[in-house]
Amino acid sequence: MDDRTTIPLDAETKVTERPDDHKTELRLWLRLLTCTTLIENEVRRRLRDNFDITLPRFDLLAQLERAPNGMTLGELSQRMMVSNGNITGLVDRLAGQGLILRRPAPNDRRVQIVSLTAEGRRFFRSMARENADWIGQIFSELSPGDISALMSALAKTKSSARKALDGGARR
Amino acid sequence: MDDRTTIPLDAETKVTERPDDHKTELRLWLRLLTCTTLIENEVRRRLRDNFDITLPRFDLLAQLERAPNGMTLGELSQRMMVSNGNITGLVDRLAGQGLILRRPAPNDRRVQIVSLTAEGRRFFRSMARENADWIGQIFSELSPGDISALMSALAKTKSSARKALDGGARR
DNA sequence: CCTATAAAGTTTAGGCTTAAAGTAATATCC
DNA sequence: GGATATTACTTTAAGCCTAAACTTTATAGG
Repeated sequence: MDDRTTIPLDAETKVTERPDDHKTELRLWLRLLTCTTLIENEVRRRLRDNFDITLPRFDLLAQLERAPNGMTLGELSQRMMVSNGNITGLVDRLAGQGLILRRPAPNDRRVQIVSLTAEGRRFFRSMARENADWIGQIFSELSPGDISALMSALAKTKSSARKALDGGARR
Repeated sequence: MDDRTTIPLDAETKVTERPDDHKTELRLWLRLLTCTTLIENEVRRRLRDNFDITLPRFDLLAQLERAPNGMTLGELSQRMMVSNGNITGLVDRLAGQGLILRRPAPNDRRVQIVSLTAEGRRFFRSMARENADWIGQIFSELSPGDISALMSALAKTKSSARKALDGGARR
């Protein structure tokens, strides 16, 4: 399964590790990514098969469901961690489906406010219920202790990552 | 921050929770996804700014670096958890850049084998070194104990998810 | 006021990604 | 050996996503 022993080694490709090769962190990152992708692909597939909708659209509806007064495109962009231009297209398509409504803000003519239509809310709720069941299945072998351990470890990771982002990059 | 109390409730939208609403699992999934996306976006940005390359291309090169004899497109597709058609395009572009080589398999004329060129290997290694440093930074506030806890929790999650996938869906 | 700057969205060009349909080669079964 | 099925990969159409350039509107400073 591991090809390491078959790699021919010469003087240049040294086996001796660098003092800080961050090997465990790399393995952790890989595992985190694999795990997330695995689940994400499955959620995507079920949304498509059962509701004929994409994950980004579902996510956008989920954001709106928690904002009774609607949200601006900019807020959506921030919360969903995607670009402004991306939101423009998503909102276009969802509005075309009649699931959301887009209206200008009263005070600022640059701003657009989007909110769920009655149909959008109904549709989202039926999806959300099934989605919760799928997620429950996927995590079903984790004990409550496992879950809370994972929660706090991820919280720590998030804060560590944010600190590295703010400090390390020129922003 | 939580708008729950402002939503008007009638007899139909009950507040009393369903016996199995999987609320904690949902929160866990959300946190997992947020955390991964945060890191992934940062890695993407740094790869672009520093090496003018995309994450999918970097990932493909990483797969090839571990396979001294090259890999078939099908193997790449499986390992990277993306579709076949996706790999076709990625390989086209990377071959166009001169970073990988694509040759027909000797025994089976359906099969294409791709492998790193010397330039591809050199380029990948220089990127990989910096990438490891970034990942190290990002996880730098986690203790060794945190890391191993996260590793094992993710392993458990992965196995739980796989079981739910194989069983729950018709596959 | 009026100019400069910033902010909210949109557009554009290009890459990533998928599902589904298609092509060519191989394997299987009688 | 010839029909059938499977496998490996490619193509196509459509959606997702980004960075960068752009338009329109609002805000600040003089």
